Amino acid sequence: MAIFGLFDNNNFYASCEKLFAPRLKDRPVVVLSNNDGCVVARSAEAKALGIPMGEPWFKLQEQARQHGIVAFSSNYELYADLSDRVVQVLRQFSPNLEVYSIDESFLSLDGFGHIDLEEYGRQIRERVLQWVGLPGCVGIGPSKTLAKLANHCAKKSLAGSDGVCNLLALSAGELDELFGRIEVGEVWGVGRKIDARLREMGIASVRDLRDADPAMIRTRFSVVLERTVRELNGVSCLSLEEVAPDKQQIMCSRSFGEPVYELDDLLDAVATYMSRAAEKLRGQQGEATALMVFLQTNPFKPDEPQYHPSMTVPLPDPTADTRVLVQWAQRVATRLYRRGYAYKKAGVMLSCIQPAGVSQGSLFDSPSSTDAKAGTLMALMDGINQKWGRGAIRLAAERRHHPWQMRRDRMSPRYTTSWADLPSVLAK
DNA sequence: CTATAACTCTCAA
DNA sequence: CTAACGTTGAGAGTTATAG
Repeated sequence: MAIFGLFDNNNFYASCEKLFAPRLKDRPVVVLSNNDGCVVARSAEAKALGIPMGEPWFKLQEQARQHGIVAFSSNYELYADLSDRVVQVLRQFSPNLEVYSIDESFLSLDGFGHIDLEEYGRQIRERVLQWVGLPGCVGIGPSKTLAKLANHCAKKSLAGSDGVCNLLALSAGELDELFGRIEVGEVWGVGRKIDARLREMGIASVRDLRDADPAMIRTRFSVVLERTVRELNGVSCLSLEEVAPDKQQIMCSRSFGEPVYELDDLLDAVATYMSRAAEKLRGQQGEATALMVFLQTNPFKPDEPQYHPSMTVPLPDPTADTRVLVQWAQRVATRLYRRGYAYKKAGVMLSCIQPAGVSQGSLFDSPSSTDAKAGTLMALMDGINQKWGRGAIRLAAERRHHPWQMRRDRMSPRYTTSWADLPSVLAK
């Protein structure tokens, strides 16, 4: 039988910020989305105050003042670096590990059945806490879905668990009782919509869903939810994916710090986003054969004229050349642009991605060294940017100071990845 | 008509 | 001081279109 462990950090972003601001230890802390828009992470104290996930920060001003809530802009460099450290520690506990997200990893515990898994889970928590400084919980079960659920129990201290929950140790009766108390919406894969539909059918608890007829679930819902039902019954349908497959599409989009009216500024933003997307594309040795550009006005201002155009274009040849991709993206953006709208967001997407170098050469081009030179140039740019920081070398189409740049007024220093940020720390 | 492409919906972190 | 509401990706299912 398969055994999965799921390690999940508690309030990950908020915990990262607290780690470097000990004076905030018992204070409510939230971390905001890009552009300092919405709350995307809350410390335990912030949750206790009833701060909802996803709430726009500007709506919380009053409450924030009252309770002294401290808000941070998201500092992805810091979180990514701490995440890597957590994974390094986790690898000591299992050779087979899937990094599922920035704060979650599945561990294969196949063959660990003879040891005290709960004790093992406690060791994992303690070592991550001691070596990295971040709290987390461990869930253990015979399928990924059950490991997820166990992790939920661990976080909520259900079934007598305290940070670690091993469902394999529970009797059938105990599982019935436990699953009867958990809402069906807590199950991995059951979102808002499916939750509502299940409830209409009288399936309200995890236990109800576990005991539902898989064939019926498949007809009324989908093969995906059928798998979930089987997984809840301890039949592992989702395997550990140790190596992340290459992306099939690569996207880069941002909301603007302030509305943009001029084509020039839009082109500037589109160039910047496409450069990022192209870097990611080269990061997986890929080439794209199609690209999409979209623009958006602010949907939260229904009184203003709305315009959400997008266009996909096929590329004549597969490429990962920033210059080529930016040119196309700007051409498309120019086509989409209409004067008089207040644009709030733009984005680009690369698709039809294939491994570099496999493409059929064009019938009419004589084979040339142009492609090879472009590849060398791009590798050089990537190397320089890796060494000196993103944007150290870039196309002239990406200007330096952007009126549209996203707001990040509350960012903490990049304590672990940037020497340049340290003086501001020492100065305090 | 079928096969494929394009689009929509849902979910997750 | 103002005004202020995320990003990225996958997969399945449905609808539109081409041949």
